[in-house]
Amino acid sequence: MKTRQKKSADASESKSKVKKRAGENSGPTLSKKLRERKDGETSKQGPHLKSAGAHKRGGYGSILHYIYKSTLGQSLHSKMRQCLQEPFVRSLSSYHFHGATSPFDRRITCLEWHPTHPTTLAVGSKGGDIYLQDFKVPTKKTFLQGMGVGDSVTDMKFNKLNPSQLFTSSMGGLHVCFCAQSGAGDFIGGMKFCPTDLSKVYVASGEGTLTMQSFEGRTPTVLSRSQDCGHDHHNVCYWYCCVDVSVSRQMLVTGDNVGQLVLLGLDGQKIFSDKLHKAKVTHAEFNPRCDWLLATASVDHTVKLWDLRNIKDKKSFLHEMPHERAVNSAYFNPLDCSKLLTTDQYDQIRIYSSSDWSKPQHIIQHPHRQFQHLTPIKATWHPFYDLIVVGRYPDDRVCPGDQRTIDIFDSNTAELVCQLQDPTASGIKSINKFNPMGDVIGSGMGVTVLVWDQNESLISDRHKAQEETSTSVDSLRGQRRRRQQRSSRDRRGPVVDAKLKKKLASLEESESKTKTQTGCTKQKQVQMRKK
DNA sequence: AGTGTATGCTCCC
DNA sequence: TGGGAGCCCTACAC
Repeated sequence: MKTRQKKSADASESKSKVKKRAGENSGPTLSKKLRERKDGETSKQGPHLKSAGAHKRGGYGSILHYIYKSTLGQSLHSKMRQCLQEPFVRSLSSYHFHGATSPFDRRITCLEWHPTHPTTLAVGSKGGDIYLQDFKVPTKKTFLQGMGVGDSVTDMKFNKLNPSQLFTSSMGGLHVCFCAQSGAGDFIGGMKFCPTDLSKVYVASGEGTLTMQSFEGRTPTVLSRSQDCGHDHHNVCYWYCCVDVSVSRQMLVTGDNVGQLVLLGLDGQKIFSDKLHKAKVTHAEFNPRCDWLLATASVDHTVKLWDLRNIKDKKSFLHEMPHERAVNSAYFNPLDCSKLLTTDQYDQIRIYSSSDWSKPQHIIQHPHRQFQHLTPIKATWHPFYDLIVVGRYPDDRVCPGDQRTIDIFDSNTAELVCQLQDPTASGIKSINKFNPMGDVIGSGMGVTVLVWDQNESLISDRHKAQEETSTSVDSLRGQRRRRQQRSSRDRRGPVVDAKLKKKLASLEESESKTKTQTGCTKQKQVQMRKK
């Protein structure tokens, strides 16, 4: 089979090959079923989709036409946007791996871009830690230590009073207290920036709390805490797995590991709580445009839509979307909030549209199966184009010969339009999100945060990258030492990919070498650079 | 290079 | 509806 060939192509896979593979995937592997569905939809969707197709030929030319029409007072934003999507997709082929940080000793479980600062992102880890960084300014970083503390050790809160201090000096110092309490999971299940105060985040934690934490050193506020179970080896049997905020509703949603959904006021006051799912609630999200509409995803193989004005019990859902497997996420598209993107735990990415919630508009076959020791893979939207990003976990049963790429699909056609890959970042990228500007992708790969964009940063910013990496490795060492003391089973070290380290080291040695690095990156850099 | 370890999910009783 | 055996098969430290 062609498998072999593809595997050997790995590092130096040429751009044409990438493109070809994109074609392959959207073609034969996606099966006739899909294409038939696509055709059906086109007619259903009418002019909207057709125009997207028509502009493929028009390309840039038609943009001027729409700008002109727009100046005449016609509202044509969506068409203009579609025109711009095509050049954007083309520009994606020149995206490459920009830099990496490994701030944690446990794998990354969630990633959130800062809503207004396009180069700042926050990541949460399996160990309960949160790290805020500006990838352009490596010195701008804040580390929030995972609580891992029970009620009795309230003193530990001082840790958070000065996060920057904590990051540099407290790593080796505060170890003792953590051991006893740190249960198996104080992991960050979900995280959301507080829309009214971007220095804060709402955090759902595996230790059973929903908190509001501050990057400016204020004491975290516990908004909700699950019951202490009093068992020997852990503190809680129930913990929150996700969060979302609605400013207009003045409400938070969270769901727990057994299917309970909780609605809270912003002050933590409980508004509603009931077991709405039969198993873990993996995701809960308010529709930003229609604030009474709530989507929940669950390990019970369903995604459900709820009307918050009329939510009573598990039977009061508006719509149920059964899936073949457990579901990791259900995201409304940020642009008009009329679509829902779901990712299951095996090989389906679905796109539902508000015009008919009863069946998906598209089912994209895509390997991303569940594995116990991997952060669940979730497909996410581009902030304003009809595109989605998702990490691939190759599976020969689904699609033989795959690489561990980051895939970008057109959500209207279900076509794979681009794949990102770099030999120095060889792991599975479970989490991938575009920043709010839509021009950078942040990824979580094991313990490492990766950033992908068009800048030649491993070259021009290599010192920064180097500094960033070594800084985090150092801090991680301190952290690791501390953790080793606190628990022998909770040891894990933060390390960037060995190849990446080597690469950074060699960059340090010789400046002149810069343009000849790694196949994939280089080949992508050859591509034109817009902007 | 080889081993150990890490709070997922499913299925069956 | 709860508990536990069995299985999914990565990424890290030592």
